[in-house]
Amino acid sequence: MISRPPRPRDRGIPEATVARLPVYLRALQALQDRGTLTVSSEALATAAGVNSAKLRKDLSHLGSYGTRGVGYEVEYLVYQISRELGLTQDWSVAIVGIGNLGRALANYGGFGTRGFRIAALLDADSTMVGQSVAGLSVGHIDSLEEAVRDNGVSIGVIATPAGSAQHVANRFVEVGVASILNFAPVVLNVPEGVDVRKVDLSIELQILAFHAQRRADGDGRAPADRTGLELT
Amino acid sequence: MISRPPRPRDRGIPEATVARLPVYLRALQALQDRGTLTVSSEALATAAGVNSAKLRKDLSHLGSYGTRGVGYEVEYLVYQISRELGLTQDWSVAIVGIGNLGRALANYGGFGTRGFRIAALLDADSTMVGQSVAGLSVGHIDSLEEAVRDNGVSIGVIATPAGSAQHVANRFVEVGVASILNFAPVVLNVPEGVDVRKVDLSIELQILAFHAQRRADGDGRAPADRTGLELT
DNA sequence: CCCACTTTGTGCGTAGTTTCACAAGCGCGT
DNA sequence: ACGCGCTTGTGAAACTACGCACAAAGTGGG
Repeated sequence: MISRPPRPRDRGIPEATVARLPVYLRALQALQDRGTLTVSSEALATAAGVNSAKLRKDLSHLGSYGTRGVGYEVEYLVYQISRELGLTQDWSVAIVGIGNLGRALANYGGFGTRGFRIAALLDADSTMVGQSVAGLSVGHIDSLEEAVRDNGVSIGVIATPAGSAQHVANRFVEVGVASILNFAPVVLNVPEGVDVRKVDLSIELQILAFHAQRRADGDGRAPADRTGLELT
Repeated sequence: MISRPPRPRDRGIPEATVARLPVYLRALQALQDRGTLTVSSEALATAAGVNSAKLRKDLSHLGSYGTRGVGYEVEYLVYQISRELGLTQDWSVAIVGIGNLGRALANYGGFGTRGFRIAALLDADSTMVGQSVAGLSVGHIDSLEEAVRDNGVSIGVIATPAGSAQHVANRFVEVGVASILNFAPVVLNVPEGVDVRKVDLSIELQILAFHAQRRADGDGRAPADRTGLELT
């Protein structure tokens, strides 16, 4: 394992690129459904909402999968991106917290576009346990370890209230789940090597509000505020 | 109030900073609830999950609101960040698409932590119209313009299936809503000046899968795949 | 009043990301 | 076979973000 001469798959795909690959993949699958066989970086970039140079550089990190003068073969590129993202294998997902959001996630078909299988639903509320949601029976959080082991769960989704999220995260880590998607509005503390991604609805709204305010400030129509108190 | 010589509020707050301000704000509010009066950049950074130099640099973009040797006054900093984010005014939000996700959003209390008010729920499905969700009566999508005008809606949330999302976005833009939060798995096309943020559950899962696969590749336990076909 | 200690604000080197612009490669028509 | 036109892949420049490390500025004790 000295060198690695003809290996384009450098193992070092930039994070920013990784975050865009799923977008490209979706655009490609849409093209595939429409029967398109080949696509240029320009066309795909437009469909994905990025500029074509960025798209080409992103794809170049996976290898040289295009044909100059022609473009990319849709099916082949779908396969390559899927493989890079790890979607050629199946991932089992456990959702903890079967409130409104947890239920919405469980029922969200788009998940399993390919590669993801919701394997277990868990909640701490015993009145919830045993209910059927999205065709699965809700289990008690205490059976987490069992559920994870029996189903080979490797991705955990936290859809609990903020107060329980850290606790659930700890449980996930204990039973060996090293990928966590967190919907609770808290910063999770996890050991090195555990990967947490956060989806936070109110943060997104606040970012929108910031830009909206910017826009309004510049315009004539300023919105109510504008106190201007200085309190040095 | 002649010029503005000592105005640190440069108008040029980096996007990366803006995205973190809501996190700081939440950490500060937690401290405030606990009665803390003052906090150091080190402590706040830990609570927010970032490093302290980054925190200080972020805050320095808003102005010089700390005291050397002491730290930041919690209440004052809450106010400053809130103001910067535009949360000292109220924002009205309309949610379109009252499926599982839309309902979850409508019921999500955390939204209105401060500053956001859900003002209208709309759906295209006439069997949905008239139902009461989260204390609001669901209206028909055709009444969007009326709902926006009557409630001063300036932020639109799209929680429809992918197929309808672009259409809804167009309607929002037409009636003057220039901030859109999109949960549908599509790239929206909007005119210049309209701000779209995307929240995409399956993209997040795919990013997790990518890193999980990385981890597994390095480890002894390699997962199934590994075909190694080269097809030059 | 001065000194030791704490903590902010920031200059600066580094790393990562985006964009431009163009050479290299490929297909097709002649 | 050849050349024309199209499209990729990629150096290099420009921009953005990160984090160290330290001077500046404030507190409190003696």
